Amino acid sequence: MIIRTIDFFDLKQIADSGQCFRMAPLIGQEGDGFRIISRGRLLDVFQQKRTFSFHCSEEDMPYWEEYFDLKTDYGKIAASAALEDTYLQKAALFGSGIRILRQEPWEMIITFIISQQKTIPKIKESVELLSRTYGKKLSCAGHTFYAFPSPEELSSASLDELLSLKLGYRAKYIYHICQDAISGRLDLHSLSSMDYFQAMDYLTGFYGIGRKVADCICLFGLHHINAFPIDTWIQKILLREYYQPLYEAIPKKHLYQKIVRDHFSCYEGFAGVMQQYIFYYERYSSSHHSLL
DNA sequence: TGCCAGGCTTCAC
DNA sequence: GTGAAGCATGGC
Repeated sequence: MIIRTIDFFDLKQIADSGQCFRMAPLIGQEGDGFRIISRGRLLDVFQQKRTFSFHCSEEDMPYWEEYFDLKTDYGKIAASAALEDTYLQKAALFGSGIRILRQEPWEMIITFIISQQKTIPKIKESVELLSRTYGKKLSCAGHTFYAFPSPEELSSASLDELLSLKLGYRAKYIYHICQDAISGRLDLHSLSSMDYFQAMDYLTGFYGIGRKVADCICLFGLHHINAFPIDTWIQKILLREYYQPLYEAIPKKHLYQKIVRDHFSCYEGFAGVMQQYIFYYERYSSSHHSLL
């Protein structure tokens, strides 16, 4: 077990920020604990204020430091919220323990294709079911768990099998992109070497991936933290907090991107972190108690 | 029952 | 190019 003191790092905030669907709370332990599955690894980690206990070996620790992006100064990012933007100030303070995880691109592609028109609890269910059905069964320190299925493993699923997993109209998207991954039309290796704009062009060329899903893949899977996904929650925030009469003339299709340009381009290079702050703050505020 | 959910594709105009 | 309809499934 490895003990570390880390600032601007809060497991529960990250778990509730909607970027990761394989963080499960561990009950009956001291502090906030979570079990995390990533790239075929399992980690139990506990938090008491600024103190963290990572249940892993020394040689595995660099992987998790990278995964949690612990070398980036999120205090500096949270403090960079514009003074006149009182809403963002509140959101950044409230969610200052959020970090942008470095998750596997393939897992993010499938996960965020699934995410469309689903609630976060239902996304978690689908990801877990896909992993149990097609992923490798592994064990670590006496715990068995299922890795997220590789392109090869997931491509063994027929369209009918995917439909039986309650994926609805997303099943054909997943089936299609698995075939693309096997054929080489989707090249995950070259995707990882693209910059943000190249990756957006590339990803939106695939069936079932639009702008919002591509932005989520860029932000959470490729660590292009300038990406600013605009979903229904963000749209609601933008209209309520940042709308100006001059926007009346903007076509609806480009309205939200325009508002983001006007109010968030000053955070060039890390706007996606600001996006996470307001997303988390909005969802927490609207639930008042627990995040579903 | 009707509406919405971390949207996307298709199809009129 | 823009906007609306249709899409699966489940929860409130």
